[in-house]
Amino acid sequence: MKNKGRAGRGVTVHDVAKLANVSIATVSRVLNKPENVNKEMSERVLKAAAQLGYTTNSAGKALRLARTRTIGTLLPRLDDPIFSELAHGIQETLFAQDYAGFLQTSGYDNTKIFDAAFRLFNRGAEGLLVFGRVDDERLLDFIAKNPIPVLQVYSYLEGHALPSVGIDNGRCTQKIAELMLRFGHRHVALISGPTQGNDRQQSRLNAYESTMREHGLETVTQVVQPGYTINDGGMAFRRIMEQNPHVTAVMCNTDLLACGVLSECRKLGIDVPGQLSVAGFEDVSFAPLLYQPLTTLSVPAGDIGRHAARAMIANLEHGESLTSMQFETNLILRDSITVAPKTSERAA
Amino acid sequence: MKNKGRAGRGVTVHDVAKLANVSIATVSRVLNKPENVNKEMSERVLKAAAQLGYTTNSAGKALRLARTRTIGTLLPRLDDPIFSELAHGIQETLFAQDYAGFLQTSGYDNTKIFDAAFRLFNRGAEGLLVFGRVDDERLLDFIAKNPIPVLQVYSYLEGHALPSVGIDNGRCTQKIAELMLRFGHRHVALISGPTQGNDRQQSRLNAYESTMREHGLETVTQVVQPGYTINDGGMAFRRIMEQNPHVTAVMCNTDLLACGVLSECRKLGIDVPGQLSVAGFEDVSFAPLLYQPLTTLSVPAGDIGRHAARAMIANLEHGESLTSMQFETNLILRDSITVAPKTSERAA
DNA sequence: AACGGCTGAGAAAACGTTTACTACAATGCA
DNA sequence: TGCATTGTAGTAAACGTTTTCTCAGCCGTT
Repeated sequence: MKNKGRAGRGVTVHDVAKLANVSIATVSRVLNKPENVNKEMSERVLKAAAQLGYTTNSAGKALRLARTRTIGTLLPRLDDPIFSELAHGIQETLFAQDYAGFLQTSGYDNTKIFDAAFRLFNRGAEGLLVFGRVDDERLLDFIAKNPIPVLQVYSYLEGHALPSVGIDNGRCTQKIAELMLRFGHRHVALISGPTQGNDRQQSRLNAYESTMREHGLETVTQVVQPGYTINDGGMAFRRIMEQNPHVTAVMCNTDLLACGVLSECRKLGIDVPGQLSVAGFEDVSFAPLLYQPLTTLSVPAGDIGRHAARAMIANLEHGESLTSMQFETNLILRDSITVAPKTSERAA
Repeated sequence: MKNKGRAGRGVTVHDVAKLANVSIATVSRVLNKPENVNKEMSERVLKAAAQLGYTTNSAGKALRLARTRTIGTLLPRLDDPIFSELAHGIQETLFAQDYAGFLQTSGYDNTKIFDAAFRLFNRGAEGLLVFGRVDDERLLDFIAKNPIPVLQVYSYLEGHALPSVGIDNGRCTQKIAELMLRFGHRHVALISGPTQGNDRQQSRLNAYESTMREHGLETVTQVVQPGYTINDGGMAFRRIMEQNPHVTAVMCNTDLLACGVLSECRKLGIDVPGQLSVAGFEDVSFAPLLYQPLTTLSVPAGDIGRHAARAMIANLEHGESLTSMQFETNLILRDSITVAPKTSERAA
């Protein structure tokens, strides 16, 4: 009847105490507040603990202390540079501060995010870092009812009930769009990933459309379905070429989509940037190495992750409130864009 | 004196029981074994729980059950496609099986790996997935003394005390080397990442050297320091060109290093594959999109991760022992390699 | 009507910690 | 010598669960 769970594993403070001939209180003190205990006794306890291979039981400790030193992170995926760079920044910081980090991927399926968050909470996460905007009603409700700090990361979201740390997606896209316009392009298309439950894609799409409208220009938009893959980008581009052959510039909402466009251009013999200018979003590591080095926008994902983790820990340990913060991005000008070709001016 | 830790948060089974006018045992039963409890009472309890916003306390539960349903993963980094693909496979599987996953990055610094593993263990991880070969003495010792299942992932390691699931790095490199030889290359160089504490790089390096020796050919090896970056690859290649200009083929131990080589070739005006054949290792997503589509070796990292997670869960739940398993890899032939140029034969 | 079995709920113990409180010995001081 | 003070270790309670054991009540059978 003893040792219900994982039998065997079970050397506790009691065992150590017995071997060292002290009380369990002393064992605990030796381990946590050594300054309050006699040196000779301390050594005896330490020796006994080592001999028995004692390791403190996490559940007992967590129960007593009501602390777990654990933070959960929610991401759509992990196998995409932008997520993993952010995650890396988070983990790095947590590790340095003696925290452990849950990482949960829930895909882009919004029905899963609540389950994912709930699970982390249920496993003892003391705070949650959520990628992008929290839209799910159940989750918002849950957060409101439970005193668990939540920070949105990657997107900077003004006016949201929850604090956020990251970039202003709309402003970024506007920067790219204005660059295209400054280069004289008048027929600029956009390829976006699915906007469903993805605030990044939504904001970028909206910013593109409003910028174009502001300048009295037509919009040519392709929203890929269902994925965010290189292939999707290529297919979307092909549709654009079929339906709007006068387009002279293509903006892509991710570098991966831009890869697809470049790859397709190569196949079709379209000269980049001579006939077509292409821009991405993210500045993944290989952007400069593509067939045509890609003009894009660099996002300090690692910095965002580090900052978010630090802020969360400060909140947990010193009650500092979580505040929103906007991160700057940089346009990275490479060879994939240039001035609009003359033919386009004629067409316009 | 009550509510020591995070004040406020603290609706327990007792509160629910009081409101529903039942005992705490009944509350627990309703939540865990609803079939053993009267329907009307069940409803009453559920309503009370919902009204109070009850969520079960993870520490209490873990303490009582001696289970956490949590698995830890140890990786060098996260911001590299090969790691994140693997991690994604693991997380995906854990999520589906109602497990939570710790993810801890410890860099390539071997002194950190013990701390990282120990921390996860101390936070309640029931099993550990460790990337690559476990070399650290302290960690091996710890594993031997504690009944915690550990599985090495990514590398398949024959003869190691711990089970492993992954690829045979040596055999993979041999495949690539033999391909180069079949194409007639006689002066084949290798660019490797740091081998210190990295069994993948070590095995690949060894396999390269032994294959060359077997065929009576010279070896030209560059081990980059300190990193694994694109830049490192380029610099290593430049050194090779300075010291061994007669080399006609370069094998790289990672795709990223190969990127550096390609990029350098472009700068130097070296024709790939006309003057130089280049191969990578990993088949990252953008390998086909580079300036010259890269010949490489595809590693089913996601599959490995999924398999490892499943195996670990099977061990935890049904005591199935962890067994090693080798995964197959595929040579991916793209345009970056071709037959050795004639000039080389003269030189040889 | 008496009895046995069954259903369902409560009481209480246990999981492994940490720590407030208590107790005791040793020391310093008058 | 007597008393206050300090240092150090032990006792016991509490953290929130789950589950065994017990028992009350009910139904059906003889």
